[in-house]
Amino acid sequence: MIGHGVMIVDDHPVVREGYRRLIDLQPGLRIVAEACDARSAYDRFRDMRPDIVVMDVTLPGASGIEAIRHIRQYDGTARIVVFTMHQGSAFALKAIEAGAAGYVTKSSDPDVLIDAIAGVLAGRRMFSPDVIEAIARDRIAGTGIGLANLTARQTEILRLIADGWPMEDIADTLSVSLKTVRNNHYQIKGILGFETDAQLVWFAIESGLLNVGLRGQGGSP
Amino acid sequence: MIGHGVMIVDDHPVVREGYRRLIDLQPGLRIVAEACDARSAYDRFRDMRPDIVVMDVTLPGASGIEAIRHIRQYDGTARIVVFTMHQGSAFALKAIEAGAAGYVTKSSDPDVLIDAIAGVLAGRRMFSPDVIEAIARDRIAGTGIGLANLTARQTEILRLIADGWPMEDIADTLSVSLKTVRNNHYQIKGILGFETDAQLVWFAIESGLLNVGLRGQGGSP
DNA sequence: GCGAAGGCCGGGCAAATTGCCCGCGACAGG
DNA sequence: CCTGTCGCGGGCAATTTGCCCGGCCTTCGC
Repeated sequence: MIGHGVMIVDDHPVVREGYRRLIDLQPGLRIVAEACDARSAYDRFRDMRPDIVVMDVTLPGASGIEAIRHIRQYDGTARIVVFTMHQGSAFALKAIEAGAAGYVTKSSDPDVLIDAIAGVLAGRRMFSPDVIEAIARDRIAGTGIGLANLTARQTEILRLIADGWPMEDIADTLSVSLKTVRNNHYQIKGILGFETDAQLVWFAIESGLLNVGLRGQGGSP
Repeated sequence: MIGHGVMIVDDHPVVREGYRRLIDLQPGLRIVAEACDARSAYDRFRDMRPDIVVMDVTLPGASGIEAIRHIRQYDGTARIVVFTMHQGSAFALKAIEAGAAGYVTKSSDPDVLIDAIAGVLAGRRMFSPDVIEAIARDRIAGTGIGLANLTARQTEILRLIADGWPMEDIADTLSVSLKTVRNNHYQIKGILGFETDAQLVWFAIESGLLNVGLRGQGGSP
């Protein structure tokens, strides 16, 4: 076997060197393309047609989730392994839903990534143990914690709250009474089982409602 | 010259491979130690006495800033280069204040890191251009928003709040009155110029106080 | 040695927000 | 037609916040 072509996508050069070290030296694998953001990931995928893509999902600009969706839309058979530092289940579920065939956290042992690549190339779906556990735990603990339990309106309001907007501004932009927003705020916390606003922010981040690094309005850019 | 011993500290194995690829193959440098958290970083430093330490500052458990301080306390001549993904100025200032001699972001070109290492070994202080720019920009724009404006206590409390802990629990774990925590909370918002807790969370994330994907306690009890 | 400055801790109190429960109209499905 | 759910918002007590205050320390400079 000549070997499978791997494309790596990560915005940190040094991390790409890490992939290279692990993957390129692996018999049967060779790196044929690199990309540092969602846009170029898609472009390079079309150019190089790698057998498998290993990518981080937190990229500058469009989210990696978008990139997955985009690539899968172009080629429904594309095999993509997500390799990221996020170990929340929500992120993994988003990635899977977008079409990722594997999901490995960066805190995993390097072998886990290699295994996942091999498994996915063999047609299986591969997830690192910590992700499996996170998903299972959430599902068990779950009275069903998740975005799915919120109505559209609640989701919208959650996003605005988590983005840092004061209640009054939210009421304003949605053209509803302040009271309504407050009631929603209260109910959202109840449904999700949270106590503080900070928890809401984390939930919004982990569920992909908001992404780190690119927000509506921020303090320091 | 036989070459300088380098210690690398990062919690992601693959990233450590990236360092290795870059540093170990560099003539005049060789990696003599590795660590994956603040505690072992300190221990290994004492054991191996590397000429220079290259470390990420977002580590599980104690912050990397603590590790820097700790190492510098043990050996005031220790040369430490911070190599991290956080490009906010506030975090860089904290690291510098703690005794780091260099600060390079992971989005920099790999050469920048090598240059920084060489420069620091030569006794200079080295900061990557984007950090310099961020610091300068914040200083100019500066009402002075930044971690640097918070006292240790305030920073600590900010971290707990942003992590999602209810005030009462914070007061409890810090063994201070609830009133004190509330006052701090209020003052922090004033100093940073924020209105909502959600903004505090984002600030904490952007300044590297907290990182996405690995938090103190989860949402689901 | 001493005063100034600033961090940390908390009291107090009015004003604002929240927790919680209520009802209303609209709209979907049985 | 009746029931369930959603979006909307009133009301009110209880809690939390905004804001100002003073008391201890430690550090620093004179």
